[in-house]
Amino acid sequence: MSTYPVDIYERLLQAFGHQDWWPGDSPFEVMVGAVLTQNTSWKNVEKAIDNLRDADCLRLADVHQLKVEELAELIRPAGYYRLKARRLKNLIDFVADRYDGSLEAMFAVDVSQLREELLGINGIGPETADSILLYAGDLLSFVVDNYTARVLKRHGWIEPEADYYAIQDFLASSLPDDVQLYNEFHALFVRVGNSYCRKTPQCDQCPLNELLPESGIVDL
DNA sequence: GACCAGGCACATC
DNA sequence: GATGTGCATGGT
Repeated sequence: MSTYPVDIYERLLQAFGHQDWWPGDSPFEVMVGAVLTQNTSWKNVEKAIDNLRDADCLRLADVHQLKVEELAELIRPAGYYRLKARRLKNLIDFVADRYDGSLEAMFAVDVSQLREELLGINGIGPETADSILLYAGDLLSFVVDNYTARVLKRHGWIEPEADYYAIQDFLASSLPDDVQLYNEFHALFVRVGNSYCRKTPQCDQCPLNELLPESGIVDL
């Protein structure tokens, strides 16, 4: 296979330009968004974050004060709102207890250690942990989401059975250790996923066409 | 009205 | 270890 991740990256960047991710004004807001967007469109997450902003609850200490039921009502537009209220609480309690509420202190910890700690929180899985590390903490951790998997599998660049870590390894092992590149690349996967590589693919206009092997598109 | 969206935990076999 | 299911709102 002659197509390497860096080729995909360059093609997407050329086609779509810089995505300027993550949409969020502070590391805390980014972290909240990472939980709220689990299996949920960003539009709905924005409504929930707007509610939090209107309620002056976009700082860790403020949300820490809220009862889980109050938090749930504020984030209701994001869906799974009772579940996500608990998950957010779990995350915030962790930062409060272990790092005295300081995200700065938390993100100063070794990446792989912090990643394990985050994964120990109920409600924080691989993608949410990596999103927090990369987009809130500026730490080197590649975010793999459904779009990433779909794009790579559909083009036959990875095997259909590849799990989260297989995909992460495939990308990270051939890319430079560059936080900004990781940031941009994941955003570009989401961009091409939203525009072309949907569940029912619309390949005719897709900028990744030119990178296709002769075999073409794999049915998923 | 069906289908989908920037997952994760838990039950069951 | 693999597979199935609950969680929920809002846009197309």
